Amino acid sequence: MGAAVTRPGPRRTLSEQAILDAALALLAELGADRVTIRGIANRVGIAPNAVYTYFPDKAAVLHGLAEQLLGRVLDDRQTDARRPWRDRVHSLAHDLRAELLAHPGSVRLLLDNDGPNARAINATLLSVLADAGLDQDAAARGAHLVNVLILGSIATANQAATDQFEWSIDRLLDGLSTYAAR
Amino acid sequence: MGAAVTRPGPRRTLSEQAILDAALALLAELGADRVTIRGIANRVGIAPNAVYTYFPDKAAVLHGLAEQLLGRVLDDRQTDARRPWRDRVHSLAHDLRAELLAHPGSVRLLLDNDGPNARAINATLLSVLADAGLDQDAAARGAHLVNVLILGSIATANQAATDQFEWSIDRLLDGLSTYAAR
DNA sequence: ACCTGAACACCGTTCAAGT
DNA sequence: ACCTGAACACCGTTCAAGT
Repeated sequence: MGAAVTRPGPRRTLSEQAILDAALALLAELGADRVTIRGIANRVGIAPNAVYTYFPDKAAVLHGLAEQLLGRVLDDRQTDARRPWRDRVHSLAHDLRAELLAHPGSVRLLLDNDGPNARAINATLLSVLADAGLDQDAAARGAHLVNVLILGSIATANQAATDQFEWSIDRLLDGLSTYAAR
Repeated sequence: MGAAVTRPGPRRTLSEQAILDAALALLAELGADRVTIRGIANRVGIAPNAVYTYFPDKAAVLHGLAEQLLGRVLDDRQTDARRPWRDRVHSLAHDLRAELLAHPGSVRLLLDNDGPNARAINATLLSVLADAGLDQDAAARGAHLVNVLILGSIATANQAATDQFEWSIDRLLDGLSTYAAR
């Protein structure tokens, strides 16, 4: 009975995306601190160090994972310029919040992320705030502020307090409106 | 030459505070993810598992560490009711920000903290916002919102952008003022 | 109660080798 | 290029034992 040892060598069944899918599944099922290189490798059926064939290190995997999450957020409801600007911010905030709440601990994955999807969301916010009457500089500061509020609210929320969240967004938008009308 | 082995037994030279002092030193020198049980133990000169004589687990050490940080923030400039309420919020925000920037990665230590010092800061914010004309419910939501903004701003700041920070605080306070005057 | 050494069950990452 | 096994340098935590 020759041992059925899995021998080294290419399998061609895996891809960068397969790694990220496994990482996303671990994130949804177990939370951010259980997204490990070894856990991902185990889930896709390779040795832990084989992950380094696809990504240079764990930080790169987490960066890709953050981009996966952000890619699910943007849609017509935020980009349609005919809708009222406050509605568009509320829609973006709601969708981002829903995505983050579905993935425990995912907030910190987004904090240092600056990939294409992060930029797309920021660009959308910039155009919304321009519609609100803010100049370029104020729109940039305002977009950052909205991001901070969304990420911070979820990170510090003891319970899933939707009311508090909506109220906070409205106070912030009032502050930006006041600035636009200065 | 009898081996100078350190034998087990009480030393009576250590305390809970000595552990926290070591943790704070590691935090300031190396950042939050280098605050380890083994690193603390090494710094105070005991075996890693001896730390568990003083704290039940690492989470308890980090909780104590967060309280240490918060204990340095509050002073007269925030609690003096004769000062304008906006100045008092700016002062609190500035001090908290300075404390967090001096300790890399410390923001996440505060996110799930709810000790005496955290409550004291929240109580101060509540009374400031009451002075601003907010009712009890709005003051509670507003205090949470200010906390979120401070912690979030520091967590997401790419550079040490003091201007952006001050601007954000002012937009937020404008929003709260608008609500108070409704 | 306070401490030690040894161990357990994990990490991320590197290295040498096989296909 | 893609993969394996073994190893290295870490973690937090538990257990049995010594004072």
